[in-house]
Amino acid sequence: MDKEKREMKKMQKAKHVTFSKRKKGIFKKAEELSILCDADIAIIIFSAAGKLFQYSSSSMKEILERHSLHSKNLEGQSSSEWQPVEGGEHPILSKEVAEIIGPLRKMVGEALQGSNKEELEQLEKCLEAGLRRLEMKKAEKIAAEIESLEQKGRELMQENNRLRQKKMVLEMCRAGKQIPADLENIIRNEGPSSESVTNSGRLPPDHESADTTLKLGLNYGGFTG
Amino acid sequence: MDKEKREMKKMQKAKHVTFSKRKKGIFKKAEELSILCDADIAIIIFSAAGKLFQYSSSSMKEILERHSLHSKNLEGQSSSEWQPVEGGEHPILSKEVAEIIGPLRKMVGEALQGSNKEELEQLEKCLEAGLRRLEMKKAEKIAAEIESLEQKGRELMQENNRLRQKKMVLEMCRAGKQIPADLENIIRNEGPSSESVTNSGRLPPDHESADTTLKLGLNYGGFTG
DNA sequence: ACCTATTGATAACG
DNA sequence: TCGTTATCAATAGGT
Repeated sequence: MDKEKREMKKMQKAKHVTFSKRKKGIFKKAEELSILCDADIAIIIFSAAGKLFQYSSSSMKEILERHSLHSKNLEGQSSSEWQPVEGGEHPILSKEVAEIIGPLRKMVGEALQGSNKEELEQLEKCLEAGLRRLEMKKAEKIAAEIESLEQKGRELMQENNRLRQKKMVLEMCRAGKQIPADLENIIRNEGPSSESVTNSGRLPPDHESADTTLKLGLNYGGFTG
Repeated sequence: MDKEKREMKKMQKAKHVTFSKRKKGIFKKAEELSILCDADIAIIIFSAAGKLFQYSSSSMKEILERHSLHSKNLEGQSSSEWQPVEGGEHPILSKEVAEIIGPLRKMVGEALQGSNKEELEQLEKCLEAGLRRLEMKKAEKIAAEIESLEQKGRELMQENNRLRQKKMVLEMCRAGKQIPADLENIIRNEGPSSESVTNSGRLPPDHESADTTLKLGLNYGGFTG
């Protein structure tokens, strides 16, 4: 019946109006609170269609940075560990694809009721946004993995170079030569090269490791877009 | 006057109470909106004292990630203004995402003519397949890159272990001890340490390197499917 | 977009 | 922080 279709449209329009009104209301309340109580507020709203609305009493960017500062305290960093970032993520496809396909089914179902141009275009936009989110998530994970691998590579290279130096010195020793006093520290120094070891001109600066580090610093931009 | 002091305290308390109540009110409104209109909402509030309060209808982290995606292309938000941010209409799509979105538009266009159930379901299936293909392609690339990095890591580690062993032997030499004949080859041997070195009780077994080498044999199957 | 009835938010106080 | 209440703003529904 046309009657039913009209009813559906009415309902959807009402829903949209409600969203709009209430969103406006919340933003207003936020503005009031920020002025009345001298607070800093940021609000991010994604509508059901995936559209972004936002309010911020000052700079959104600043507030988000401040927020990440506060929330970063709970994160632990296990550097120098060779473990992959996520222990076991077997179905790399399923989880995130499901996040898109699930809502997709729902939306297709809804679109079947009153399939008009607006709804289909909405669907399209939503999918686009979903894909982008998926891309983003993946890119982040992979960037983390690769960063971890690169870091480890750098550390290994440094270690390697230290060992090479020690080896050289020790081989000199074995050959019966005198070890210059200012090279002794190279042998004794076991810790990671956190602080700059003063190579007073006699040993060449670690060009090799620098070069290798550069080689390891590959450009992975191709994966992010 | 005591009168004034008491007034001040009263005012401050009232202000604090107001902040608390209104914050609660906004969070409530946000929850209502998220449920009523199926929206995704995040609110971040810093009180005048700098304390952080936050609400999110789902995962704060996810919402912020999603937001950063949208706002990546839009800069210069005027503060104290709320305006709909046009969700990424024409930002850079990765090549592969474009490969999906393009046909999607076409299909949506077609579906607009005779929008029936079958066509929409077809659309859905096509998208699902497209997503999986995209995942596959990406996974392949990434697996190759990571394999390359891993290989590099393994090589570095092997080199590292050889250097460690040499270092140990050379340090013994430097300490004036006799070098057992069966360890001489370690110093001369420049190739990979293929065979197990018998540490006849005198040298501690290189547990560290062995362990690290094992850690290098990571399982990245997650990226290949 | 505007109007109105009604509900819900909140300021003031304890 | 919580409970109560008078007041007034937010909003649903209709035009």
